[in-house]
Amino acid sequence: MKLLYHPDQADIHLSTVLDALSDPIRLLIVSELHNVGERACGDINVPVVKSTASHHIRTLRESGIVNVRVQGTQRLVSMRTEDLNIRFPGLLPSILEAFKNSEEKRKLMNPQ
Amino acid sequence: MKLLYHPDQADIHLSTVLDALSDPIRLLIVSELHNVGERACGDINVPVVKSTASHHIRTLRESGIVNVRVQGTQRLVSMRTEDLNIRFPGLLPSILEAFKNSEEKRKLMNPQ
DNA sequence: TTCAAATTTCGATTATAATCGAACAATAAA
DNA sequence: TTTATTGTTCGATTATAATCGAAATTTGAA
Repeated sequence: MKLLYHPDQADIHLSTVLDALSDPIRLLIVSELHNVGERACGDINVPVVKSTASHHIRTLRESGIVNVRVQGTQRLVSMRTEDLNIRFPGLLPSILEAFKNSEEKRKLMNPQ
Repeated sequence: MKLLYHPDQADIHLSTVLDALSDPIRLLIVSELHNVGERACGDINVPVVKSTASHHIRTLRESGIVNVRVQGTQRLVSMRTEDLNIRFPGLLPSILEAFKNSEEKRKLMNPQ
């Protein structure tokens, strides 16, 4: 059983979080997790191969944005909403709202 | 007279803004501009050489975060607060507030 | 027209990151 | 114990970015 690194709430840093959320694919993952709650890695709908998705989920986990727990062969991913709201009040809601109507989202959902 | 590119309000994109603000030096610049209003490039207090500062200011300008106007030999830089608040309500205030007590700020102001 | 001040651009270096496919690892089920 | 499922790691490629010092540019002043 592998143990997965998650930073403590106090070790979640602003620039790291902003960097993690500056990637459209990761914004899409965060948006989906926010809407549906917990999801297995493979059930998150993203337009990249699984190894790339794995990399993005790791980035989100190591920056403190998501929690990952192991259940059988699956990894269940969920937002660390509470920790983020305590650490950076208002940040996540404003980003989620902005992403809803963003060109980033449109482009990812309407592949040419 | 050189003309400086500034994106229209509608062309300011979320991921670009988050990426621009994920750099601690640029967070410091934005924080200072927010506090003091307009500033000449050279009067912005940052722990990097002028060519690097120039690069960061350009990144902020091209992402739509700051406005730069020419006055004599100086370039006066200021926040596009209004445009950002319309485009991404609540985003900038939450980032500025988070930066105030951040480790990023502490490290930049307390050089070892 | 020459000089000084403010800032940008250029070239080089170093580092980091997104992406993919293939191989690997862990677990559950047959 | 073999097999299928789920996800990670590895290696390679390609791209982007932060940084600096030196040279160039722009403008105002002497």
